[in-house]
Amino acid sequence: METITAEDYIKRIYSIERHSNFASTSSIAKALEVSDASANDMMKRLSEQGYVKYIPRKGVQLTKKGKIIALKIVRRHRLWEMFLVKFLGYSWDEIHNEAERLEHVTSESLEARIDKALNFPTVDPHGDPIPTANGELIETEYQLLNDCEKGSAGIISRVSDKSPEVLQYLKNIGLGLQTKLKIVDKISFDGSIIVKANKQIIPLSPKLAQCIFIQPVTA
Amino acid sequence: METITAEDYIKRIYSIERHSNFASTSSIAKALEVSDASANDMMKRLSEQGYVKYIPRKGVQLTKKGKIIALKIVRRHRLWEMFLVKFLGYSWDEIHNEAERLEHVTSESLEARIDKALNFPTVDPHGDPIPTANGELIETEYQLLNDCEKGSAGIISRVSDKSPEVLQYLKNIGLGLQTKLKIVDKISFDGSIIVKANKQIIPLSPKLAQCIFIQPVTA
DNA sequence: ATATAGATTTAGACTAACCTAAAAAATAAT
DNA sequence: ATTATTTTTTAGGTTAGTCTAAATCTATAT
Repeated sequence: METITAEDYIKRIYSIERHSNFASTSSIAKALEVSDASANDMMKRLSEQGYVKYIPRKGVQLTKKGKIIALKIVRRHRLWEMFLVKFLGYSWDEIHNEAERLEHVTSESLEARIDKALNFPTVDPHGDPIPTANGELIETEYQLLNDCEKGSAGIISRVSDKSPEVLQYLKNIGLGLQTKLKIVDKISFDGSIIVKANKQIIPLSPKLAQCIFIQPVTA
Repeated sequence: METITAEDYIKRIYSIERHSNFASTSSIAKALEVSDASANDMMKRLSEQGYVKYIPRKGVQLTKKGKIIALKIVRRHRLWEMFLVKFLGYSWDEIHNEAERLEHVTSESLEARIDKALNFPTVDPHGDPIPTANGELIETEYQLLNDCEKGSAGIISRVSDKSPEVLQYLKNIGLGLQTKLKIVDKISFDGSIIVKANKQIIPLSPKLAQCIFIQPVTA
């Protein structure tokens, strides 16, 4: 049985591994805001318990056992996020921290009931895919808004959930999942992107546009 | 800030105190299934932190600060129980353990939203009163089924949530909150109580009847 | 090739939980 | 009143998690 802390480590290792193959001690430490020494300690513990393969001075990789836990936690996190939005009226910028705690106290039974109550959703309120009950995760590769061409159109299909401020700002300017938009201009000198959505012209900084993923449409 | 463990201790002390003034080390240890030594340790810690008044060789009493925490946790527990029943289709015998974990990871905001979604309930699915947001608890004193007189009638208004088996059994024989019943007989030699409910004659052992609380009605 | 910077690991300590076994105090029984 | 029993406390240990500071290893740059 995993402790809450161990679950958090495993989850972070999973997300680091997705773009860097090995998760280094320091990257884990930084992500979890603990000292390198603490992260190193935990790597030994997780390795003993078979959740990670630990290669000293290199980093760790999740084992099959570790990956199952990671996906379970991610699934519960995203199901909770969806649930908080659909059943309790939360908005997408307020749910991350709540889900961060709830994910660790969710039984199989509760997970299944939430899933059913939501009619088996495939994505969370930020458009992130929800792993299935048997640990499959289907990632759709969307286009970064920055990479969309002038004149093209698309639908907002995923938004980075890294920063609540970004989510709150997008909410305020009326951009959400499924919002249809058209790239009316791209300012070359600063990278800004001007879009048209909800019949409004909205300028977006490159940093903001980097948080938005688009499903292209022809129209 | 309280740890989950400390919250559990505080909650148990609260419930012990309600019928015994002082909570002894051993009663706490037994309730939480830990050794006397562990409970004793925790009493010192909770006392240092101002949650209890610790009188060596006597026991502990919650301070005002401790009582506030206890009622907060009880409130969250009972709100969750209600929520699990109303929104996720759980039955009253399946909710205790889920709520036992959820109660510790519930923010003020989440608590308030659940409360609102349930339209501010005053009792949980077992008929136990839900403390208000500012820590008031209104206990209604019902009559124990065992103490009801032959021929009298009443409504099941509260059921002990101590044992899931009892709750499950009652559910199976069709007895629930708000079920109206009439005491048709009381068997003196073994203390059994024969009731009529839902047009059926149902015999109840004294031990079972002890779990049922009645609001008398004249009819 | 060696010095230096950067990352990683070890050493040693702390806290909150828990435990067992022994000691001390309070209560009950003769 | 003295013994026996029960309850409470202390003493000493364990584990999971955290930390700082020091040591070690790796890689880069001159």
